[in-house]
Amino acid sequence: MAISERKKRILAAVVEEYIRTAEPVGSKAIAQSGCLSCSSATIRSELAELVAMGYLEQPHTSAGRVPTPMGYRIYVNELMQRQKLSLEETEEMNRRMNLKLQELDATISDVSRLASQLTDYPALALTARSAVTIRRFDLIYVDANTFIMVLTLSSSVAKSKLVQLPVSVDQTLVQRLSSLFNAGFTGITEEQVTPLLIKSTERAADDTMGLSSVIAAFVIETLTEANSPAAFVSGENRLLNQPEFRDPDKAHRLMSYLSGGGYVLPPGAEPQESGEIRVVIGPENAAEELKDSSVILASYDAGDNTRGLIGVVGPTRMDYSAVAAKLSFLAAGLSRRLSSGGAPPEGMHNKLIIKGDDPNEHR
Amino acid sequence: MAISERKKRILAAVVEEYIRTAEPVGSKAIAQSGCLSCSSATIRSELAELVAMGYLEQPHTSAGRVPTPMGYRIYVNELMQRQKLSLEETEEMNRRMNLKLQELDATISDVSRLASQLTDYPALALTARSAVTIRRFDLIYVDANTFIMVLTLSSSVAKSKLVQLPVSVDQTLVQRLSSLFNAGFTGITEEQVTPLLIKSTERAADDTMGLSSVIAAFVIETLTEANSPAAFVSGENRLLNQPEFRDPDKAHRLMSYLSGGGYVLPPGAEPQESGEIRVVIGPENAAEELKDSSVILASYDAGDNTRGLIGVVGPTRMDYSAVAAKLSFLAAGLSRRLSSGGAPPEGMHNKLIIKGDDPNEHR
DNA sequence: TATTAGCACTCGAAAGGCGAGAGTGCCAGC
DNA sequence: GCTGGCACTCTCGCCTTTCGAGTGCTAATA
Repeated sequence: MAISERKKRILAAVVEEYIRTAEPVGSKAIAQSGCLSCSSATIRSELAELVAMGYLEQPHTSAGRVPTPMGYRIYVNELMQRQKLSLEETEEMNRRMNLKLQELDATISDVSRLASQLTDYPALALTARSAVTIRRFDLIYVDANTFIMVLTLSSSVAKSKLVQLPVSVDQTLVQRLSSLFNAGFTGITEEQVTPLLIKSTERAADDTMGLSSVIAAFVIETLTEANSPAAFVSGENRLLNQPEFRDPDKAHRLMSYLSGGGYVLPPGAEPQESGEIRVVIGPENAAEELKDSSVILASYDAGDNTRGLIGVVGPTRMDYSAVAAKLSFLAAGLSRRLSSGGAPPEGMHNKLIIKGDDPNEHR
Repeated sequence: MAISERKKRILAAVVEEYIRTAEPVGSKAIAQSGCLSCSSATIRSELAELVAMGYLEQPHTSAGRVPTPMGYRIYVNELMQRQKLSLEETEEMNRRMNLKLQELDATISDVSRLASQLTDYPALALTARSAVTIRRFDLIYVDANTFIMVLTLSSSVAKSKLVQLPVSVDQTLVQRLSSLFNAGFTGITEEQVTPLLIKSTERAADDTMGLSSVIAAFVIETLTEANSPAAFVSGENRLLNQPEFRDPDKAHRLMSYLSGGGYVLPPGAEPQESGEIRVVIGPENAAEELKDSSVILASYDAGDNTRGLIGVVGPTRMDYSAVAAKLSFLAAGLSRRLSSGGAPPEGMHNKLIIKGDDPNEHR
């Protein structure tokens, strides 16, 4: 049976009222809300049909109605109207973003913290798997026992390590290694760093001390890290604001799942284009722990052709409209700030595009 | 009035029983526990005196006794016996530490996560303020618009940044800057990086584009970061395991305080020597939010003459003895692994001491 | 035929009452 | 000074009652 226009309006009213109050919604409340011009009795019969169709349910015989996941799905797909952010809200968000991201080098943890603060729900940030390679390789000779490795990645980030040796090496070996690695290890993927390649570099450099394999190990480590999808969750404790998580055990279960950081997207739920918003409702989630929670995801352009994902987790009764609006604003702001073209700033200090290890990272 | 030996034993029994059960402790329970050879009536009169002295209190007239902060204080200072860890426990802890710290480069977040996992309480990790300086300064010329800055710190960590310029520079300027900065900016503290110094370097290098100030900004940023005490909290959600935090509001208050990361030690509570354990009980805490929680702190030697601090947060009714034992084991293990002398490993791979930017850091 | 008003009914949540039990303080006897 | 006994107190859990929101149904109405 198709859903009539009036049923849709009633469904939307139920969802919105339930989101607002977290209490089952009665026919009278809908009639009084004024968006429908019919009596509570009419609404009652419509509600009964919506229950039969599976969009609503009753916690018990004499209670109001509550949306089912199916009901939320219809709401999100068809009924929800994109909420507009007020001027104050956009200003506030811009202010916060600028505060956090002024170094033009947003760590994934910053992004998730920001999303959590702005929405007042727990948030997670994920980076997509990408195909970063080494663009340039340098070894700086410091003294007989020390050198510095510097790897410049194709994502325009520099990574470095100080290596202290228990044995002496001479400067020419370091130089030989530097140019050999720069020739052989740039532009290749992690899988292409084979034992064979390492072995041949070792031989070519006349490296009898196994330095090559140490260096190669750092190369692999760096590539692995740069390419693997990182995840970061923050604001788990904001769950406790929600009445559905007043049960400490329930809250604890979800919070420790989130802290574990093993969030997996259900198939097909990944937003494809930058700026797209996806909503995963209750049982649509892959993880058992999320079966009665919803996740709203947005994707943003993190520069260097990689996309990042921000997600917000809440009860199925979450404010989809408001969160989606905030998230898409946030994603747009991040894309603008992070993609290399953006954010024309003032002053020499800002005109430079600086990317590298963030000294603000805690360690 | 001095506390008699018997009173002490009774107090210890109350504290331990209360820690175990989280229920007010009655006279009968103590009598039956067998550690005292007197009747419940005797114990009752002793309990009444302990209440009068302020070491115990009653939630209501006909309930058992609960330790006051003063009672916990006496217990921690005088009565608690250092708990021995079982062989399995030490092995488990060693295993976990090795797992986490195999790269010999423990980030502060790893340390706090470890402490939280091992104790099953929220944990925080702090690094003490230290006096790191730049040991060596390098600029690598990449192309006319790009160079890499590499800062080697006195703590033997290398930090790097890739700088992309909107204008062209020639290689000789980069070299000049490199040697001038290496001469002028090494070995000095953050405060000594004055505008005057920057200005004179700029002039000496014939730097008309203001590169010097950009570079100096990175130097300051790096020094600030390296020297400022970093804090990291993990496992906040474990609070929910504790019966005293079954009230979601209470739990939420403390969790958001902890997530804020603004933990301040009360004066005098900082453990002075590596390995020392300090306990801060309830109202002794500086922050209002912690007034009915306790913090157990241990200090460890993080290498490079800096000390780190790990703390565990729980209700005042926390298992001081067990946590202190675990924490001191953990601190000892960290000291051993992190101070440069330690951990003789096998194989070339491990013989090298590698310090630098951790590619395992999420960003 | 769709809508509305009226009404009896249902069921959960909140409020009140009650007894059980744990624990106390006190007192008299050893 | 310690102990057993005893009356007293207070909370907790359980049960019952009440209250009210909300329903489904039916008959009247546009």
